Amino acid sequence: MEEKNISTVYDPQSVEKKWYQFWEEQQLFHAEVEPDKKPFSIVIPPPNVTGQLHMGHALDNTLQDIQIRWRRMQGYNTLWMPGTDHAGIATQIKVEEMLAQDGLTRYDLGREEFIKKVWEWKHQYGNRITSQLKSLGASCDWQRERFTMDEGCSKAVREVFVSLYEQGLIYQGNRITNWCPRCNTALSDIEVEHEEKPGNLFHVRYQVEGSEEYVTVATTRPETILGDTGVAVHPEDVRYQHLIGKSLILPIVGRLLPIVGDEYVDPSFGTGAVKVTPAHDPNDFEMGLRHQLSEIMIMNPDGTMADNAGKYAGMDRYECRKALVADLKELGYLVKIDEHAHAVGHCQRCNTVIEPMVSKQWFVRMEPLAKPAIEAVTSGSIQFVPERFTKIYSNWLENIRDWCISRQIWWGHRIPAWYCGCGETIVSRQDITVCPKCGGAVEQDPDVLDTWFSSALWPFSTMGWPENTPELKQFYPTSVLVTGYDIIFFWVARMIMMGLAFKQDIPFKHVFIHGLVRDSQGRKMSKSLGNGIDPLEVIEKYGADTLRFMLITGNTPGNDMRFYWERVEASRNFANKLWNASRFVLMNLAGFDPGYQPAPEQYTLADQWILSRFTKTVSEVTRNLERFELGEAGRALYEFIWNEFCDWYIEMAKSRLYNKEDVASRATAQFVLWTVLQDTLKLLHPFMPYITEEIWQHLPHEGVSIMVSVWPAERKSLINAQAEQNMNAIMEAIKAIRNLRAEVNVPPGKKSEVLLKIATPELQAVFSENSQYLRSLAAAEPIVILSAQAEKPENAMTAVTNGVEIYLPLRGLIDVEKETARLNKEMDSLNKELARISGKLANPGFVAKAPADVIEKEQAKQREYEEKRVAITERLAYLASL
RNA sequence: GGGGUUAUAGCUCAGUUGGUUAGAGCGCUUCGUUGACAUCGAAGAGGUCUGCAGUUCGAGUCUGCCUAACCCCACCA
Repeated sequence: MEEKNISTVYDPQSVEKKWYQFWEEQQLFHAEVEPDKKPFSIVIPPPNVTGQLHMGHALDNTLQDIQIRWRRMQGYNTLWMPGTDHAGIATQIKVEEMLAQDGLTRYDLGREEFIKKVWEWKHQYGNRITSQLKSLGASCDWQRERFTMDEGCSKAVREVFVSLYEQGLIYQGNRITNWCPRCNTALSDIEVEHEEKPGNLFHVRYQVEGSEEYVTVATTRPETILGDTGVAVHPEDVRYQHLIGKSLILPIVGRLLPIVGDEYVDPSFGTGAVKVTPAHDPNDFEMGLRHQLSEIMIMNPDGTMADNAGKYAGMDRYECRKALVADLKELGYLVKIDEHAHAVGHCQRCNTVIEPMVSKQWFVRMEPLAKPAIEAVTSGSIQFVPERFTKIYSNWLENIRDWCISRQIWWGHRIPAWYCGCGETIVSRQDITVCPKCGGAVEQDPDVLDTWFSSALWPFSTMGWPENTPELKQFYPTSVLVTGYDIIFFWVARMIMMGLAFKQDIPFKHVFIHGLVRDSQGRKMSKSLGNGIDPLEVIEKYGADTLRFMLITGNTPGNDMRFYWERVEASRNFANKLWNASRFVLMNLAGFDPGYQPAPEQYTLADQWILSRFTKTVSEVTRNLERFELGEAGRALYEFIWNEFCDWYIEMAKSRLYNKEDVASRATAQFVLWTVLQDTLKLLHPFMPYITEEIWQHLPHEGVSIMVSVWPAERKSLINAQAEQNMNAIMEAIKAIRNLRAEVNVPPGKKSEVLLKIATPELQAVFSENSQYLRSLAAAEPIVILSAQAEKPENAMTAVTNGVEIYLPLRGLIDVEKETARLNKEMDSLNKELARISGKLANPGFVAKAPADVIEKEQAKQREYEEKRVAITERLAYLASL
């Protein structure tokens, strides 16, 4: 910072790039394994390679960077492992969209060519998100950057898959799964989003074979009638009991459907009779198994009707629904159509309505993995912050179902299973070409793994597992995982399961959960609403520091927050305030010797006060960082910097700085300004890395960067309760004088006489020694200090603070009416307070049970207020006598 | 059907081992270009902390219930 011609407005544009580059060049982000040092490590939640930085990333990574920078300054060997996720379906969709512009599909290219295209795409655009993270200020160890499909991660994936298979925890089976007709792939249960939508309940009657009797069933998806292979009723339902064992004739199709009794059926819902379509409904699938009903697939993977659908074959599923209902109606089978709201599953990626379908897929048996994962959290080895997420997590794991991990897409980790014509299936760590059993040619399973399979291994795959690397030794388990509550199931739970299964240890000690950043109306930011705010736009206009500070203040762990430009501006103003305070210090550091150490007696009251306040701020910031209350830590810094350092200390230091005669006093003021500013910058650095570096670099100091300076220690010896109390008395008096002056419209520049009637000699001394502050900050001139016994001045405005009566004499007559009203108002609130306190002190229970210091505090307050009341009462009497 | 979160000043939010005259930012009112800052300074107005009950000497803070909003989970056709 140049001392001259420096802008009064902080310009982030001109400094941010410079310092990020500097940090990278100095390799300050890089962590080497140093077994003797205490580790602190975080693995980044890998953003999708296709991704663009959004507010959620900005928040998530700010929270991580704050902890990383703080721990680094505390001397930990600090690793922030960065990387990106290959994001199977999302990326594939992106590249397919690109192909579609040329009128091509992935099938036109073929698998190999397509994958090549995706890699090309990755190389071209995959760095976008990481460069955006850099502009946020993220101090990741970029030399270690990983990708879920790089060689090492792929090796880990292969090892885990084969190992789980060998343990019998991965199996292949024909099961009913969620199928997305648009993505043309199976999905896991949690990739399906349920949305309650108004729909219809169609009642259709089926004739009993060889009888005129009918049974009416209800369905929300009439097209599945074509796949019915049975009808179920409750075994004890007297309405239908006699029919169990008989058959119904399926309308239009004519197929005979056995009537079975099954406890699953709720007799009180609908008609009490349920059509069973084992191939297209998960419950029906189970019932089908119990009663050996056949599975008839009537739909194709793309959502059109299959050949089994007879005359409806080839129709789209909804077209078929319409046509079939029309036919049923015409033929007299349709009984009625009710309105019926029900939850419809949608594909998380493309929002297409999911079809439950039977297909051959790979699954992970979850129960054996889930048990230890629950234990790790309930035992406290892993702690969620906030704690309430523990319950959400455990509930999910307790009811977990097997995880469908195969996807019928091309971009991802290909399943390491090979099939031979001889019927052999080989799951192998190495790629194979021939069958070990018959020597015949084998073909690899065409499917790839769910993206979250590789993400689950991220904490150890990025550190070189399955090798036993020094990185794993030092940095695993990681210290904390920072993420949003929306991916606890997708990612957090699975990492814990895999960590315990393959590293025999938890992947992280804390899970720090944050909420969503919403728009100013509380809506989710989304592309379709167009209400998203681009963090890069904020960074461009206001700087990364401002964005970071805005994101972490005014929001508490685990809760959502709203984005307001007004709040961005408030943060910007704070940065600017700091900038100008620093400019002031630098402008007044001329001639200062950083080696200067003031003798203790040279410290003024203001010096002692600010050093004491600063020390408490160190404790507060550190304590809150430890508790993951980053917002509270930020707030403490904001208040210290603005309300104490700027509003008071700098103002009080001015007279000493401008007086070049008193060399020692000036040097002491410089020393205190310098040391407090420098250490405050350190405390603020994790939150606002750029501006603090920029300012720090202009201050005299040792070391290359504030980034690797030492976190301020809590120097308890600097805490000075007496100085704080005395300083408070001075500040109270200043505020009271300003108030009186404002009350009677004394022009700001005009000096006015002030008389202070002070109760004790000690306090009298404090005020006479520090009267210059009243002069400079309250324009009090002259100041007359009166003893407790002195006569009260006449014709003056009155205020009473703790132990001090303040009189502002007026040249003309005071406005008796106005002044009386003002003092009466003051008296009212005083009386109310006193009533409350004396009520409390008169309460035997309070005196008997409250802790001594609380009682003392109340008593002191009572004395203080009583004194005030006496002074004001006297004043009111005087006013009345006029 | 289960589970959770939130309810504090006009707006957005802090307030974490129960004891302050309940705070901040923005907005509002009145002043203010004195050598850091108008992205600023000074003074001020504004709250029965959703409601009810309980525990306690003492509740914004703990417990229960009510109301309202939001969210997650769940295979009722």
